[in-house]
Amino acid sequence: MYKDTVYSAFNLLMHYPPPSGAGQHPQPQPPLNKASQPTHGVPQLSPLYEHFSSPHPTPAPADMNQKQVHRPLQTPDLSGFYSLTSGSMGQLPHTVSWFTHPSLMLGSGVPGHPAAIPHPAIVPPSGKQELQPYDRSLKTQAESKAEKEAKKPTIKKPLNAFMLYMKEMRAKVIAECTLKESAAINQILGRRWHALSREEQAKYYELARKERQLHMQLYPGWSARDNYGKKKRRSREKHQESNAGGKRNAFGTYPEKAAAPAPFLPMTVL
DNA sequence: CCTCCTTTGAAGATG
DNA sequence: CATCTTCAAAGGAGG
Repeated sequence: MYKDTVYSAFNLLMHYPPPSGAGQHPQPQPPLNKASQPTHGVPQLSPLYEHFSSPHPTPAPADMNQKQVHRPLQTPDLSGFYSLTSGSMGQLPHTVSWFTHPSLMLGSGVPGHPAAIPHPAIVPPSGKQELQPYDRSLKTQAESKAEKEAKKPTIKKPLNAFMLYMKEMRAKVIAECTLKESAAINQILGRRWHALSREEQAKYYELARKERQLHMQLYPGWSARDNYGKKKRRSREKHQESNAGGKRNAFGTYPEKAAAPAPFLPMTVL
């Protein structure tokens, strides 16, 4: 019943003329202080993504219009870390939304801070945050070497505006649809991001700007170069036209085949 | 276990 | 200087 409704709505969308780029969406260029436009400003959309480009962009979430609410960004998995009093960050600009950004939470990266709670942004090179480097009692030479590296935990990049937005909205989107795959969720989030008004996006750009500032204060010597190339590098010809590889996309479909079954998505999600 | 997928934006690398 | 690449998050999927 409900499913049928949604599916017919989906079919309706399928036959809608594509919005052809921005359409009547708010301008894709939000940036307040953006120095330069991203070179990949017009991402290639997967067919499904295209189909979901509804002419009725998702209305901005209600709670974002009430700006006086200013609820902290929701990071469910990290909520425990955020129960700090602002006093513990006294020397830092407390206007900064440090609670949104793992690397802004106290931990081993904060010089002289007594708290020992390791925060998610500072992870041992293994990538496992739960790992306690000092569990073992005996140290071989190789181990001391590894320990050395463990003592030099990876400091992650500060989150940009969109990442902050994703962190806040992901749970909401997951709750509204049956999907859990991040790749699919991220497509929706990207769609929603573009549907946001300038003011709504500005909130996140400002947040990101402050977090970068705070990140600089916390880790003065840090550079994005530190993590550059640390992850597995992806194949060279990715972002451009890559689809030639015949790889599945987030919906488990194959982009160039285009006849993939539609995922079940409530329209409210998009 | 590791990498990909997918998104945007920031920043490093490259030509 | 313009362009390209990588990495931030996230979790299912596939090798």
